[in-house]
Amino acid sequence: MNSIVKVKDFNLEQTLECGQCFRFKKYSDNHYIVNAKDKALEVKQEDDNLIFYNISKEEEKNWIEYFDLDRDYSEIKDYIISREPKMKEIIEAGSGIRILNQDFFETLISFIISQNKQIPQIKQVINNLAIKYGEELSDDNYAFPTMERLSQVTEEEFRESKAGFRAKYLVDACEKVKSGLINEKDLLTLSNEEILNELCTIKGVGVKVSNCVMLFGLGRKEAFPIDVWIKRIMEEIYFKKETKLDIIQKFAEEKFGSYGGFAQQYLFYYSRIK
DNA sequence: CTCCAGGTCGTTG
DNA sequence: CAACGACATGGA
Repeated sequence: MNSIVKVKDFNLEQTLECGQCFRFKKYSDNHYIVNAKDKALEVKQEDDNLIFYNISKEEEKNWIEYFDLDRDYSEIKDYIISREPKMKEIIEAGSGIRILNQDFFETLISFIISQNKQIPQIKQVINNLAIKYGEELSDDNYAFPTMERLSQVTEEEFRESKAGFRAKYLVDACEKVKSGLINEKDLLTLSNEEILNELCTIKGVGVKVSNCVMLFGLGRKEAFPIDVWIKRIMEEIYFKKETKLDIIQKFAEEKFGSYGGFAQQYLFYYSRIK
């Protein structure tokens, strides 16, 4: 059964293509297969209607949560612009972006892979893993592998999936999650700074990857990951010169506060399309 | 051929 | 503690 949801402040293409997730296929404009929650969901947007194909009423709830559709983004945008008028143009460019509520383990693995790679190649490696170790959901669509399965994958095998030098990092991440040393439930009880410290104990996980995991996989919408794009655009708009990461981080914290993650994603999208 | 990519690590000064 | 090269792989 199909489900139609009224949306505003939402654009499917912007939300999927803004670099926060890697597992989707495009059919045509605003018509996609989204691979998440062990499902391959066909979804299409027509104006302010978002259509989920072949799902139950129960599943509809989960997808609304996944796409963060219950949150009032008008208020978020107004707040950010009131704090920083320069953000108006940037937000308008990606005004339909929403921050997806993604799986913790999947974001951890995905953003370890993301380092020093371009987005199409990140997608490729993740897809290699899904094909090899994930459950087949439908024709040519594979679920993200379970933590149990990935824990059995060797460094050599990760290299065969083209993870390159990140292979040993992936082994370490899986090992720490499998053993319970890194545990989503426990992390959720911690402060952002404490989560950062915990995640950084994983080899190949630094400040940037940790912040991505916090923002996309642990619901910490105030996290503000700073990558080369964010650094560049922040320097261009606010600093007019080379600026150290901790200075930018502090600035973002003071300006955007609990809305840091949203601001970050508008900035990221803007800096990539212009 | 060279250079670089949603970074992080290990080594130098 | 700041700076810098290494790291796999693939595309420009």
